[in-house]
Amino acid sequence: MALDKNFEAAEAEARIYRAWEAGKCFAAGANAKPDGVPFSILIPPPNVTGSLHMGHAFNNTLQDILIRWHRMRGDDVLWQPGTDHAGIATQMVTEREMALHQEPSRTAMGREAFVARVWEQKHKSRGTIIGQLKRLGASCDWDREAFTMDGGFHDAVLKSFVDFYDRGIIYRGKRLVNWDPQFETAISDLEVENIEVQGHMWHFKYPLAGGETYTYVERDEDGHVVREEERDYISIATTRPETMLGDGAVAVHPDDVRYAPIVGKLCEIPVGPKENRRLIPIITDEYPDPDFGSGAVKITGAHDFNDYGVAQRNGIPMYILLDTKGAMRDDGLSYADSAEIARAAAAGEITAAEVDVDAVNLVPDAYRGLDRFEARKAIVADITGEGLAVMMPDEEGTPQPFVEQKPIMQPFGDRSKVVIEPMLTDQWFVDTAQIVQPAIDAVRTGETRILPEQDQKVYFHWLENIEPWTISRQLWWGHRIPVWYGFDLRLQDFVDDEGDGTLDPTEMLRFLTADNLVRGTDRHHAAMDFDGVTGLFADVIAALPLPLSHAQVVEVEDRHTAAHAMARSLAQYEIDQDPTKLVYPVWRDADVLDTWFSSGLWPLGTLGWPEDTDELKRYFPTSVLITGFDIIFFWVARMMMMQYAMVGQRPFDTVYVHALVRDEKGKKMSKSVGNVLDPLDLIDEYGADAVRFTLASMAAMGRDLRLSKDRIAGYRNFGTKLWNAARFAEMNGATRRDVGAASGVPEASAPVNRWILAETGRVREAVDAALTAYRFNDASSAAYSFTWHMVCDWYVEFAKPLLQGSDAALKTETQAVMAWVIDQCLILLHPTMPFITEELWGLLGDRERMLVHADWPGYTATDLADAEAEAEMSWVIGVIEEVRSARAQMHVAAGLYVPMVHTGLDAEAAEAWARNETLIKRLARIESLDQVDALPKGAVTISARGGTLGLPIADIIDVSAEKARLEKSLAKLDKEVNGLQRRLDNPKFAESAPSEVVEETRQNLSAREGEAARLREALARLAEVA
RNA sequence: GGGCGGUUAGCUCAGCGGUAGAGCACUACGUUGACAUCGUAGGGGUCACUGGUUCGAUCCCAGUACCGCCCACCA
Repeated sequence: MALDKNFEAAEAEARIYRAWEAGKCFAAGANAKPDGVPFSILIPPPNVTGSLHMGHAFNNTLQDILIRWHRMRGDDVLWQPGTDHAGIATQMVTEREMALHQEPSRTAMGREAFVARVWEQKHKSRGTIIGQLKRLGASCDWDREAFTMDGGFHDAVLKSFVDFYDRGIIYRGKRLVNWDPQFETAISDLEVENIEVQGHMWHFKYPLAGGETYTYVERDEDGHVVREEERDYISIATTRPETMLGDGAVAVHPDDVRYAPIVGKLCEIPVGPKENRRLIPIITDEYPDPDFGSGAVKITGAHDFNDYGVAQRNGIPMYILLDTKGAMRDDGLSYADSAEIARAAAAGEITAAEVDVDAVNLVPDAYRGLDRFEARKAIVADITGEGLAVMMPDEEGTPQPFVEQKPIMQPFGDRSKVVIEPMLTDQWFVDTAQIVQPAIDAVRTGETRILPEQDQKVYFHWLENIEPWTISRQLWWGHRIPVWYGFDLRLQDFVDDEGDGTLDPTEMLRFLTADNLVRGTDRHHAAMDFDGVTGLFADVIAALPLPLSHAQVVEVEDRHTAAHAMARSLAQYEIDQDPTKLVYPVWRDADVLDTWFSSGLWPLGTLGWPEDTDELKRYFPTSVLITGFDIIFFWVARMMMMQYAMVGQRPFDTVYVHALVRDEKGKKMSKSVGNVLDPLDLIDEYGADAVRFTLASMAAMGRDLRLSKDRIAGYRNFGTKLWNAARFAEMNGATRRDVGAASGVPEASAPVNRWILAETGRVREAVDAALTAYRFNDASSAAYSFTWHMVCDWYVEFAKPLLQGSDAALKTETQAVMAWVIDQCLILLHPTMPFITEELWGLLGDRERMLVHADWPGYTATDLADAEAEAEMSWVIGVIEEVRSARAQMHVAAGLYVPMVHTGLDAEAAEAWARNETLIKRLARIESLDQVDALPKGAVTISARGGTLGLPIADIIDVSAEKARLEKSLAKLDKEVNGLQRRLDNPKFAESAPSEVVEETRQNLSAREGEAARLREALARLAEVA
């Protein structure tokens, strides 16, 4: 059997992966020794409809390296795979797909049908990313593949939600939240990207009520009056004129003397129907900065986060102006009626809380329905037209409306890329402050370790300043909030006040509780189960007076439908007095949970919680989480908080945070820029091993990596190199594995063989040390340079004469050692390059087990150390390198064998020569070695420990070239000697430096001086020739 | 406005209190019975700048410059 010349990655990878799967090689606990300790990693679940990008490739390569390494070490390994339902992203993808195929729109098909359609989409695309992970070589336990919407996972989500609610950690309320007008849903702070854009700041006059005036005085720092005038207005700066209609007040700083005369007075919002403009109070608050703008701030509580705070503090009413799409509202009450309510609120006739913000609509007819940006233009034009813009003289002195061009930070949705609106809506929140502390403490005490350590700071900073987490989303795809509502009929008359079928009773909330959960017939789907819902309200019904206590619970779409159903049912009862026909309509909360709420439960949920499964007992807490820095807040911090909150345990021992994969110019890869490298394309072109090895070799902690194809090609070449070394071994019968001690390490007597064993021991330890410290780049580079520069460059070359020589015993020994060394390369490289190593493992012998389950070696560098052989081989290598270097510079024909002479070698050098003569002769192209009294004139000098060697080839070389060569070396040496000498001459050095450093420096100096002396002798000899 | 990171060979990056390293690129030579996806030899760096600590600084400290990232409610 002879190996092909190259490894055919495309063909072999698929075949090998199938063999691993067929052998159940990745199953949890596979290859675990009886005493194997658990080692578990949870995959960061990719979006189920996603496809593999470079970040995934990087992330999963690192995980697979650790997993394969631990599996070979005999640990009880679990790599838990799965995908995320990715609420917004998946809903978006599906809708796009539906539009593409001219299917009915989401709203046209209705919620139930749409959710079914998304499931269909999920089933269609799920295989994509899983297949791609397999192509990368990921050795997950695929039989355990999880999905964040699976029944079991859903349980974990429900249990957590209800638990949190019962503990007062989850609450519902009308709050100002970030609203995405594109997806028409609330989003959390983290999903907002603040981007600097060129904005405008307009300055408008808010006239004082009743034409009142005051003296406006402005002073400079020294108190000198720089401006003094009578004004009948207060000047306001705003970047958002369209929100003026919702102003509830104008605020100034309490210390701002400019406005002191008018505090408490009313001013008029300069927009809307002239005959019916709203008056708002001028109030004081600490928020306005007197040095910014005019120092006066309009307060629009419903559309600005700062203003929201001011409004709350001061009881200022808030008015919602925009609809869910970000257009000016066109619903609710008329402007006139709304303005009347607002007037009452401003006058203190009603409190801010009494204003029905959903009904009051302060958008004048002229602007109703306009998009927010259109409305802005129209309002600016109208105010300016009316002469209420603050004017500033331009360069020529002509007054112009004062509009500042200035960069402003504007919030954008991270997925929709549209401008986010602060909106006052009913949402569900997690009061994260209540559960954050254990997550902070865990990292502080080291119970969970975050690597690299600098990322801990980022983690702490965010957690220590954590804000409530908005967890409800107005989407259809996701875990629907397990809450049902019904009317509290105990508190209200069932009168249809409006006569239009709408009731206005207080709603009563009912939650799926832990009790309800077990009450359902099918525990896994209790939340969806109508019987479960009936159960939820059983006590409500029972408590109602006859005949209502006979009512049947029916679940309806929403509150509005429920009101109609209730009214109809009651009307019917008036007619037929039949209590069995009475219904009690209930409706479910329409919102779903933030995707990160469920992925926050990924550790527990994938392991079977809330059931007390074996997996949970064995693999939780998990060993390490490998994830990108970009989701520390989104995911890592929340997992920490949620696992602690639910089970009081850390989810991970270690969190390894990796950086971003960028393009070769250092730019972030993005589809719009078009600089995306698709890992699948790269795998096609170079093979998965090369891609993996590249990523691992660049995975220095804490720094972004720039990926270039050149680098990948280089590591593809490395694979070829390894392949050919193995091919050489196979061609030379170096496949024997029958010579060796019980440890499996072969016995060796030849120095070259003893030496390579020692080197192997060293690299084994280096690789383990690097992986233990998550230094993937160090691990790969250690294995790389050992394989290429130690084994291929030297050992294989040394072995050639031995394998082809006549010493049968030496040949056998070398075959065995080489077979073993190549095996060690395969083993050490397998975690990073699983395919090619597995292929070679199979081709190089009949094995009991595949490489994926081979034993990771346990020998240490000390076990295999051999000072004698190592010193000897370093002499041999030194001589060969010297000869090669001299030959190359003297332009001696590469293939030409030349004689060598020496003037006497010390015992050590003589023995080294004697034992390795054939090796040196072959590698240095030396014909013979003879002792001479003195090196011949013009000989090329070879400096070596323990003697002077020379190549008497004056006739074939250029003497002046040799002179130049020697002088150059000498100059370099002299520089070193000087440096060392200077250091030793400094008395403080000897005093302060550790003795071993001083000693080392002394030895170094004498060695260098010896070399220099030899070179000077050689130069002298050359001078004789010339 | 806060915080963090970076600045080392032409390029991409390791390293780190005690002779500056790798890969790629470059130059010269080479079809040596594993490998031209290769081999051998070689060129190339005042380790951003300025101070400080130290016997000794690319490495530690402070500051400066430039680059990048994260967080942040100045209308």
